[in-house]
Amino acid sequence: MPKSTTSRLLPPADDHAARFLRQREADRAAVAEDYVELIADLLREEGEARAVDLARRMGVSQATVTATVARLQRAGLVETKPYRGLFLTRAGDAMAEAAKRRHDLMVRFLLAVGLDRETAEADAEGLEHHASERTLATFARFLAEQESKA
Amino acid sequence: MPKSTTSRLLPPADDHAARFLRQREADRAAVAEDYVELIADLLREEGEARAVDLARRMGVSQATVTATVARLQRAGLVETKPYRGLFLTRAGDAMAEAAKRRHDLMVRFLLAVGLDRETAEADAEGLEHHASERTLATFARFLAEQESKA
DNA sequence: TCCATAACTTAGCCTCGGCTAAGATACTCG
DNA sequence: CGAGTATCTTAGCCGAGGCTAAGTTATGGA
Ligand SMILES: [Mn+2]
Ligand SMILES: [Mn+2]
Ligand SMILES: [Mn+2]
Ligand SMILES: [Mn+2]
Repeated sequence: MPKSTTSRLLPPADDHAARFLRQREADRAAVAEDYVELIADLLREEGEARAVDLARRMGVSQATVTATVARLQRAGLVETKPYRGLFLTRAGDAMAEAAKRRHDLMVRFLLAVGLDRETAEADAEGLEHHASERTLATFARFLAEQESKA
Repeated sequence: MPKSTTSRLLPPADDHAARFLRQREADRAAVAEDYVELIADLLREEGEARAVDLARRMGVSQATVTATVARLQRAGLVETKPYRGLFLTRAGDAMAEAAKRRHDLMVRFLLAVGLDRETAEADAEGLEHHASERTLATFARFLAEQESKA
Protein backbone atom coordinates (compact mmCIF):
# COMPACT_ATOMS: atom_id res chain seq x y z
CA MET A 1 0.00 0.00 0.00
CA PRO A 2 1.20 3.55 -0.75
CA LYS A 3 2.53 5.84 1.90
CA SER A 4 -0.58 7.64 3.10
CA THR A 5 -1.00 11.27 4.06
CA THR A 6 2.49 12.22 5.21
CA SER A 7 2.08 12.55 8.97
CA ARG A 8 2.83 16.22 9.58
CA LEU A 9 4.11 16.09 13.10
CA LEU A 10 6.76 18.79 13.39
CA PRO A 11 5.52 22.27 12.53
CA PRO A 12 7.38 24.43 10.01
CA ALA A 13 10.68 25.52 11.52
CA ASP A 14 9.82 29.24 11.73
CA ASP A 15 6.51 28.61 13.46
CA HIS A 16 8.25 26.30 15.81
CA ALA A 17 10.89 28.90 16.57
CA ALA A 18 8.24 31.57 17.04
CA ARG A 19 6.59 29.50 19.75
CA PHE A 20 9.79 29.09 21.69
CA LEU A 21 10.49 32.77 21.29
CA ARG A 22 7.14 33.71 22.79
CA GLN A 23 7.79 31.29 25.59
CA ARG A 24 11.14 32.90 26.39
CA GLU A 25 9.54 36.34 26.38
CA ALA A 26 6.82 35.19 28.76
CA ASP A 27 9.43 33.75 31.07
CA ARG A 28 11.36 36.99 31.14
CA ALA A 29 8.19 38.95 31.90
CA ALA A 30 7.11 36.59 34.66
CA VAL A 31 9.36 37.91 37.40
CA ALA A 32 8.25 41.49 36.86
CA GLU A 33 4.61 40.42 36.86
CA ASP A 34 4.94 38.46 40.08
CA TYR A 35 6.75 41.25 41.88
CA VAL A 36 4.32 44.01 40.92
CA GLU A 37 1.35 41.76 41.60
CA LEU A 38 2.69 41.03 45.05
CA ILE A 39 3.44 44.68 45.72
CA ALA A 40 -0.13 45.56 44.77
CA ASP A 41 -1.50 42.80 47.02
CA LEU A 42 0.58 43.96 49.97
CA LEU A 43 -0.40 47.58 49.47
CA ARG A 44 -4.06 46.61 49.33
CA GLU A 45 -4.08 44.18 52.24
CA GLU A 46 -1.36 45.39 54.54
CA GLY A 47 -1.30 49.06 53.69
CA GLU A 48 2.36 48.92 52.74
CA ALA A 49 4.76 46.82 50.72
CA ARG A 50 8.12 46.47 52.43
CA ALA A 51 11.12 44.91 50.72
CA VAL A 52 11.51 42.51 53.66
CA ASP A 53 8.04 41.13 53.13
CA LEU A 54 8.59 40.74 49.43
CA ALA A 55 11.75 38.81 50.20
CA ARG A 56 9.92 36.58 52.64
CA ARG A 57 6.95 35.92 50.35
CA MET A 58 8.99 35.46 47.20
CA GLY A 59 11.33 33.09 49.04
CA VAL A 60 14.34 35.15 48.10
CA SER A 61 17.06 37.11 49.88
CA GLN A 62 16.73 40.79 50.62
CA ALA A 63 19.69 41.51 48.40
CA THR A 64 17.86 39.87 45.52
CA VAL A 65 14.83 42.04 46.15
CA THR A 66 16.98 45.16 46.10
CA ALA A 67 18.47 44.15 42.78
CA THR A 68 15.20 43.13 41.20
CA VAL A 69 13.40 46.23 42.41
CA ALA A 70 16.20 48.31 40.91
CA ARG A 71 15.48 46.66 37.56
CA LEU A 72 11.76 47.25 37.93
CA GLN A 73 12.48 50.84 38.78
CA ARG A 74 14.62 51.24 35.68
CA ALA A 75 11.71 49.70 33.77
CA GLY A 76 9.43 52.39 35.18
CA LEU A 77 7.19 50.02 37.11
CA VAL A 78 8.08 50.68 40.72
CA GLU A 79 9.09 53.53 42.99
CA THR A 80 10.80 53.26 46.34
CA LYS A 81 10.80 55.43 49.41
CA PRO A 82 13.56 53.91 51.53
CA TYR A 83 12.22 52.71 54.87
CA ARG A 84 8.72 53.53 53.70
CA GLY A 85 8.18 50.70 51.31
CA LEU A 86 7.55 50.20 47.62
CA PHE A 87 5.01 51.81 45.35
CA LEU A 88 3.76 51.22 41.86
CA THR A 89 3.85 53.67 38.99
CA ARG A 90 0.88 53.94 36.67
CA ALA A 91 2.49 51.39 34.41
CA GLY A 92 3.28 49.14 37.34
CA ASP A 93 -0.26 49.36 38.56
CA ALA A 94 -1.62 48.49 35.15
CA MET A 95 0.66 45.48 34.96
CA ALA A 96 -0.36 44.40 38.46
CA GLU A 97 -4.01 44.64 37.60
CA ALA A 98 -3.61 42.61 34.43
CA ALA A 99 -1.58 40.05 36.36
CA LYS A 100 -4.20 39.75 39.05
CA ARG A 101 -6.95 39.37 36.48
CA ARG A 102 -5.07 36.55 34.77
CA HIS A 103 -4.16 34.96 38.07
CA ASP A 104 -7.71 34.94 39.35
CA LEU A 105 -9.16 33.72 36.08
CA MET A 106 -6.61 30.93 35.98
CA VAL A 107 -7.46 29.81 39.50
CA ARG A 108 -11.19 29.93 38.91
CA PHE A 109 -10.77 27.92 35.75
CA LEU A 110 -8.63 25.26 37.41
CA LEU A 111 -11.17 24.95 40.20
CA ALA A 112 -13.95 24.66 37.63
CA VAL A 113 -12.34 21.67 35.94
CA GLY A 114 -12.06 19.91 39.27
CA LEU A 115 -8.73 20.82 40.82
CA ASP A 116 -8.36 21.36 44.56
CA ARG A 117 -7.80 24.90 45.75
CA GLU A 118 -4.22 24.51 47.00
CA THR A 119 -2.91 22.94 43.79
CA ALA A 120 -4.87 25.44 41.74
CA GLU A 121 -3.28 28.36 43.55
CA ALA A 122 0.17 26.83 43.33
CA ASP A 123 0.07 25.91 39.64
CA ALA A 124 -1.64 29.13 38.65
CA GLU A 125 1.44 31.00 39.81
CA GLY A 126 3.37 29.49 36.92
CA LEU A 127 0.64 28.84 34.37
CA GLU A 128 -0.67 32.41 34.42
CA HIS A 129 2.39 33.67 32.58
CA HIS A 130 1.98 31.34 29.63
CA ALA A 131 -1.69 31.62 28.73
CA SER A 132 -2.28 33.95 25.80
CA GLU A 133 -5.24 36.32 25.71
CA ARG A 134 -6.97 33.94 23.37
CA THR A 135 -6.57 31.09 25.79
CA LEU A 136 -7.76 33.18 28.72
CA ALA A 137 -10.80 34.17 26.70
CA THR A 138 -11.52 30.50 26.08
CA PHE A 139 -11.23 29.78 29.79
CA ALA A 140 -13.60 32.66 30.56
CA ARG A 141 -16.08 31.33 28.06
CA PHE A 142 -15.84 27.90 29.62
CA LEU A 143 -16.61 29.37 33.02
CA ALA A 144 -19.57 31.31 31.71
CA GLU A 145 -21.03 28.27 30.00
CA GLN A 146 -20.59 26.08 33.01
CA GLU A 147 -22.28 28.69 35.13
CA SER A 148 -25.25 29.08 32.81
CA LYS A 149 -26.01 25.38 32.75
CA ALA A 150 -25.78 24.99 36.52
CA MET B 1 -22.14 44.59 62.47
CA PRO B 2 -18.98 42.74 63.52
CA LYS B 3 -16.10 42.14 61.23
CA SER B 4 -16.97 38.83 59.62
CA THR B 5 -14.66 35.97 58.67
CA THR B 6 -11.36 37.79 58.19
CA SER B 7 -10.88 37.71 54.43
CA ARG B 8 -7.76 35.59 54.06
CA LEU B 9 -6.37 36.85 50.82
CA LEU B 10 -2.62 36.46 51.06
CA PRO B 11 -1.50 32.92 51.89
CA PRO B 12 0.92 32.31 54.78
CA ALA B 13 4.34 33.61 53.83
CA ASP B 14 6.04 30.19 53.70
CA ASP B 15 3.37 28.68 51.48
CA HIS B 16 3.59 31.69 49.26
CA ALA B 17 7.36 31.37 49.06
CA ALA B 18 7.08 27.65 48.35
CA ARG B 19 4.91 28.34 45.31
CA PHE B 20 7.40 30.76 43.83
CA LEU B 21 10.18 28.33 44.53
CA ARG B 22 8.42 25.56 42.62
CA GLN B 23 7.80 28.01 39.80
CA ARG B 24 11.49 28.89 39.59
CA GLU B 25 12.43 25.22 39.55
CA ALA B 26 9.99 24.51 36.74
CA ASP B 27 11.42 27.39 34.76
CA ARG B 28 14.94 26.08 35.13
CA ALA B 29 13.86 22.63 34.02
CA ALA B 30 11.94 23.92 31.02
CA VAL B 31 14.89 24.45 28.69
CA ALA B 32 16.21 20.95 29.24
CA GLU B 33 12.76 19.48 28.65
CA ASP B 34 12.23 21.39 25.43
CA TYR B 35 15.63 20.50 23.99
CA VAL B 36 15.35 16.86 24.87
CA GLU B 37 11.78 16.66 23.58
CA LEU B 38 12.83 18.25 20.32
CA ILE B 39 15.79 15.93 19.93
CA ALA B 40 13.48 12.95 20.40
CA ASP B 41 11.03 14.34 17.85
CA LEU B 42 13.76 14.93 15.30
CA LEU B 43 15.21 11.47 15.81
CA ARG B 44 11.80 9.91 15.36
CA GLU B 45 10.66 11.96 12.40
CA GLU B 46 13.81 12.86 10.55
CA GLY B 47 16.04 9.98 11.57
CA GLU B 48 18.63 12.35 13.01
CA ALA B 49 18.86 15.38 15.27
CA ARG B 50 21.46 17.85 14.05
CA ALA B 51 22.53 20.85 16.09
CA VAL B 52 21.74 23.13 13.15
CA ASP B 53 18.15 21.97 13.10
CA LEU B 54 17.79 22.42 16.81
CA ALA B 55 19.09 25.96 16.43
CA ARG B 56 16.63 26.66 13.62
CA ARG B 57 13.64 25.18 15.43
CA MET B 58 14.46 26.66 18.83
CA GLY B 59 15.01 30.05 17.24
CA VAL B 60 18.47 30.30 18.71
CA SER B 61 22.03 30.61 17.42
CA GLN B 62 24.21 27.60 16.79
CA ALA B 63 26.60 28.79 19.47
CA THR B 64 23.77 28.72 21.97
CA VAL B 65 22.91 25.17 21.01
CA THR B 66 26.52 24.11 21.50
CA ALA B 67 26.55 25.65 24.96
CA THR B 68 23.18 24.28 26.00
CA VAL B 69 23.92 20.83 24.69
CA ALA B 70 27.15 20.88 26.67
CA ARG B 71 25.11 21.52 29.80
CA LEU B 72 22.68 18.75 28.94
CA GLN B 73 25.61 16.46 28.36
CA ARG B 74 27.06 17.32 31.75
CA ALA B 75 23.60 16.56 33.15
CA GLY B 76 23.75 13.14 31.54
CA LEU B 77 20.82 13.67 29.20
CA VAL B 78 22.44 13.92 25.78
CA GLU B 79 25.33 12.51 23.81
CA THR B 80 26.94 13.99 20.73
CA LYS B 81 28.74 12.49 17.79
CA PRO B 82 30.15 15.53 16.01
CA TYR B 83 28.85 15.79 12.44
CA ARG B 84 26.53 12.86 13.15
CA GLY B 85 24.00 14.55 15.35
CA LEU B 86 22.70 14.34 18.87
CA PHE B 87 21.46 11.36 20.82
CA LEU B 88 19.64 10.82 24.08
CA THR B 89 20.85 8.84 27.04
CA ARG B 90 18.42 6.62 28.91
CA ALA B 91 17.72 9.49 31.29
CA GLY B 92 17.31 11.90 28.38
CA ASP B 93 14.93 9.55 26.67
CA ALA B 94 12.86 9.18 29.82
CA MET B 95 12.67 12.94 30.19
CA ALA B 96 11.69 13.33 26.54
CA GLU B 97 8.94 10.80 26.89
CA ALA B 98 7.54 12.47 30.00
CA ALA B 99 7.72 15.83 28.25
CA LYS B 100 5.91 14.55 25.20
CA ARG B 101 3.22 12.97 27.33
CA ARG B 102 2.64 16.27 29.16
CA HIS B 103 2.79 18.25 25.94
CA ASP B 104 0.25 16.08 24.18
CA LEU B 105 -2.08 15.94 27.15
CA MET B 106 -1.92 19.71 27.46
CA VAL B 107 -2.76 20.22 23.80
CA ARG B 108 -5.63 17.75 23.88
CA PHE B 109 -7.02 19.41 26.96
CA LEU B 110 -6.83 22.90 25.48
CA LEU B 111 -8.57 21.68 22.35
CA ALA B 112 -11.24 20.03 24.47
CA VAL B 113 -12.13 23.27 26.23
CA GLY B 114 -12.55 24.98 22.89
CA LEU B 115 -9.23 26.45 21.87
CA ASP B 116 -8.08 26.46 18.26
CA ARG B 117 -5.24 24.13 17.35
CA GLU B 118 -2.58 26.74 16.59
CA THR B 119 -3.02 28.62 19.87
CA ALA B 120 -3.24 25.35 21.75
CA GLU B 121 0.08 24.20 20.32
CA ALA B 122 1.72 27.54 20.96
CA ASP B 123 0.55 28.01 24.54
CA ALA B 124 1.13 24.38 25.44
CA GLU B 125 4.82 24.93 24.82
CA GLY B 126 4.93 27.17 27.87
CA LEU B 127 2.08 25.82 29.98
CA GLU B 128 3.32 22.22 29.93
CA HIS B 129 6.21 23.10 32.24
CA HIS B 130 3.99 24.48 34.97
CA ALA B 131 1.25 21.92 35.36
CA SER B 132 1.86 19.58 38.28
CA GLU B 133 1.07 15.88 38.07
CA ARG B 134 -2.08 16.50 40.02
CA THR B 135 -3.22 19.09 37.54
CA LEU B 136 -2.40 16.89 34.59
CA ALA B 137 -4.39 14.09 36.20
CA THR B 138 -7.33 16.45 36.53
CA PHE B 139 -7.04 17.38 32.87
CA ALA B 140 -6.92 13.70 31.92
CA ARG B 141 -10.01 13.02 33.99
CA PHE B 142 -11.78 15.91 32.31
CA LEU B 143 -10.95 14.47 28.90
CA ALA B 144 -12.17 11.03 29.88
CA GLU B 145 -15.45 12.37 31.22
CA GLN B 146 -16.06 14.49 28.19
CA GLU B 147 -15.42 11.51 25.99
CA SER B 148 -17.75 9.22 27.92
CA LYS B 149 -20.68 11.58 27.64
CA ALA B 150 -20.24 12.17 23.92
C1' DT C 1 40.66 13.00 -5.04
C1' DC C 2 40.21 17.34 -3.15
C1' DC C 3 38.33 21.36 -1.80
C1' DA C 4 34.10 24.38 -1.10
C1' DT C 5 30.95 24.65 2.09
C1' DA C 6 27.97 23.32 5.67
C1' DA C 7 28.38 22.00 10.40
C1' DC C 8 30.27 22.69 14.42
C1' DT C 9 33.28 25.06 18.16
C1' DT C 10 35.61 28.72 20.50
C1' DA C 11 36.23 33.17 22.37
C1' DG C 12 34.38 36.88 24.41
C1' DC C 13 30.58 39.41 25.63
C1' DC C 14 25.87 40.47 27.92
C1' DT C 15 21.68 40.45 31.22
C1' DC C 16 18.91 38.26 34.53
C1' DG C 17 18.11 36.50 38.79
C1' DG C 18 19.91 34.11 42.31
C1' DC C 19 23.37 33.91 46.61
C1' DT C 20 26.36 35.46 51.16
C1' DA C 21 28.69 38.62 53.93
C1' DA C 22 29.39 42.99 55.41
C1' DG C 23 28.18 47.76 55.84
C1' DA C 24 25.07 51.82 56.35
C1' DT C 25 20.89 53.99 57.95
C1' DA C 26 16.72 55.23 59.98
C1' DC C 27 12.84 53.95 63.43
C1' DT C 28 11.51 53.02 67.79
C1' DC C 29 11.44 52.42 72.37
C1' DG C 30 13.28 52.60 76.95
C1' DC D 1 17.68 61.39 73.33
C1' DG D 2 20.33 57.70 72.40
C1' DA D 3 21.23 53.06 71.12
C1' DG D 4 19.78 48.74 69.55
C1' DT D 5 17.68 46.59 65.95
C1' DA D 6 15.24 45.96 61.92
C1' DT D 7 15.61 47.43 57.28
C1' DC D 8 17.90 48.31 53.46
C1' DT D 9 22.22 48.60 50.36
C1' DT D 10 26.68 47.35 48.58
C1' DA D 11 30.22 44.38 47.03
C1' DG D 12 31.41 40.43 44.96
C1' DC D 13 30.25 36.08 43.48
C1' DC D 14 27.75 32.36 40.46
C1' DG D 15 25.28 29.76 36.58
C1' DA D 16 21.93 29.82 32.88
C1' DG D 17 20.98 31.13 28.59
C1' DG D 18 21.30 34.38 25.21
C1' DC D 19 24.37 36.92 21.39
C1' DT D 20 28.22 37.87 17.38
C1' DA D 21 32.39 37.06 15.13
C1' DA D 22 35.96 34.28 14.01
C1' DG D 23 37.93 30.02 13.79
C1' DT D 24 38.00 24.57 12.65
C1' DT D 25 36.79 20.41 10.51
C1' DA D 26 34.32 16.71 8.21
C1' DT D 27 31.49 15.58 4.20
C1' DG D 28 30.13 15.11 -0.20
C1' DG D 29 29.89 16.60 -5.05
C1' DA D 30 32.49 17.85 -9.19
MN1 LIG E 1 3.20 34.00 38.81
MN1 LIG F 1 0.29 35.51 40.23
MN1 LIG G 1 7.92 23.68 26.19
MN1 LIG H 1 6.85 20.76 24.45
